[in-house]
Amino acid sequence: MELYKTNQLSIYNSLSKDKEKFTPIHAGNVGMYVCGPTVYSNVHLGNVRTFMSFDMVFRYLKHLGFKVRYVRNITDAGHLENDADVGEDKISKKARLEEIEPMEVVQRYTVDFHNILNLFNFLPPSIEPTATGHIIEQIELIQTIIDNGFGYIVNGSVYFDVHKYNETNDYGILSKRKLEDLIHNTRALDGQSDKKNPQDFALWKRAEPQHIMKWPSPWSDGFPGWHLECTAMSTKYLGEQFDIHGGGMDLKFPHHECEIAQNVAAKGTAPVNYWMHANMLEMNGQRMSKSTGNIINPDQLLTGENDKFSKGFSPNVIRFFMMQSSYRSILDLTDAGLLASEKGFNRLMDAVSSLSKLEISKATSKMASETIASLKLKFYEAMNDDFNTPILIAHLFDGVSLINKLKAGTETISETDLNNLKSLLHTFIFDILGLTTISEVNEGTDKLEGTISLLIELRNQARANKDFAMSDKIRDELLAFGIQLKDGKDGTTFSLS
RNA sequence: GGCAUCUUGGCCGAGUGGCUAGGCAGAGGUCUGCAAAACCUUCUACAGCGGUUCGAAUCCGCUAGAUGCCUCCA
Repeated sequence: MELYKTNQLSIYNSLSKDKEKFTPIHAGNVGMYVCGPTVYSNVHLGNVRTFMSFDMVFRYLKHLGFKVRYVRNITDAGHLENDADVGEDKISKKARLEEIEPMEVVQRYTVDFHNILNLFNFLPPSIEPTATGHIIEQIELIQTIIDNGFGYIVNGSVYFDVHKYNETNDYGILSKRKLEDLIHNTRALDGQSDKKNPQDFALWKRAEPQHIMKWPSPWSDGFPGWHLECTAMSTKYLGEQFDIHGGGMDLKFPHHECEIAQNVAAKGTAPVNYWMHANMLEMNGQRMSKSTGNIINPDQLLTGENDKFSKGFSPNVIRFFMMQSSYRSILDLTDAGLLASEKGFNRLMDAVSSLSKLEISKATSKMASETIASLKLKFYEAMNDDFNTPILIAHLFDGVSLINKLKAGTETISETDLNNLKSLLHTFIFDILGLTTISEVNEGTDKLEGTISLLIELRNQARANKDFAMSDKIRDELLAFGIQLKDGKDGTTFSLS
């Protein structure tokens, strides 16, 4: 039987601002759409956090036995640079700067995006559609909105009539804004705009002659407005109504608000049952964002080649760090935080890898068997409660504690129970959290291992002869190279730092 | 200026009315030739003030501070 039948998942719905029991529209199937990146520059770590949150959600939904169609778009038709009419396409601006074709920019940063996500062990989405591949769908959608009376044409551009829409619908239903407040707080610039009202947003923009990314349409040679692609693609692949729509918190308004309005205007229905918003990543107390320049690219953090962190951190450590906080909380990326996570992560992985070396007993001790049963319950309970990965991790460390007791021999475990424990931990650590076993040594492993084994042997001989000057010299100098010897009961092992 | 969200121990970070979160650091211990590593045990909380309640970190109000959105952003 599928796990979702016995596990009632709750999801915090931004729409109701409350946790709700999750029931998909079609039993056993889940449609999930997540707003992907605009590929005009390298993806930064804040982007990675959002997508990682939904990667975890995708993994858990699949684990529960749902058949999930996960759609994450690539925005390769540039958004407007700003809301003024003189806005410029982001992609084409970048292309002009670098003197390359727009699609070359798109290709470069799409590849970069995929490479980064692969480093962090992301599962690929079921469909990864591009905005430029769906121009026809977007044009059709605009026509429907115009036909339904919610779009108007000015100088070859098409705008969404927010005021008209709000007469019969609630513009602000998601972001809890009131149109009148928006009117009062709009920084009205000047009368240059073609728009009837500043709150209106573009569905189609006529391109200036020098604009290089443009397509023919009934209204002008131009390009689609920036909220439109998600509506067009989510409708195409998930239907007019689907289960989950995710994205960064910063997209809630106006982007997601506009998506709802477009869908209602075109199809008469609200598109999404559960809106999920992943919170922002800060770095040293300030939000990571392209516009403020407070950003770090993943490879800079991985290699340690930056002026903000004391060393490089592995993708697993970064993933573990992110999973230690709730996807709905602001997370502050700091050196101290990463160092703490690194130690915790290593402790967890040491315990897991020692599972295969545990001694098997005939019977499982009472304490061990009770712990295993309660761990399983608590793992699911945590994840069923709006994907509470920090609580899950807290309970994983209860598992670590059990493993250490088994290792020490204070508790015993049977082969069957050991296999159960192993598979339980593997499921949650690797399949659901998406962590991987770290291979600390890669190339030249055999040679290095052989060399160190020899040194360990020499050191142990020296120790046996009470030549501590020599044994300490070997130990200390290896440490200086970043090779740490660890004396345990069953001999000496080493790790690379 | 408007609208939201947040403020937990040395640091990070869960938790929504009574029951130990967890990680890191610190302290004590086991192990060790000494260490390191590992493991065991363990201390320090709920921004301030007022209210509701038998009982509040958790609900309400006020004050202070932080952040986000209101313009492209995950």
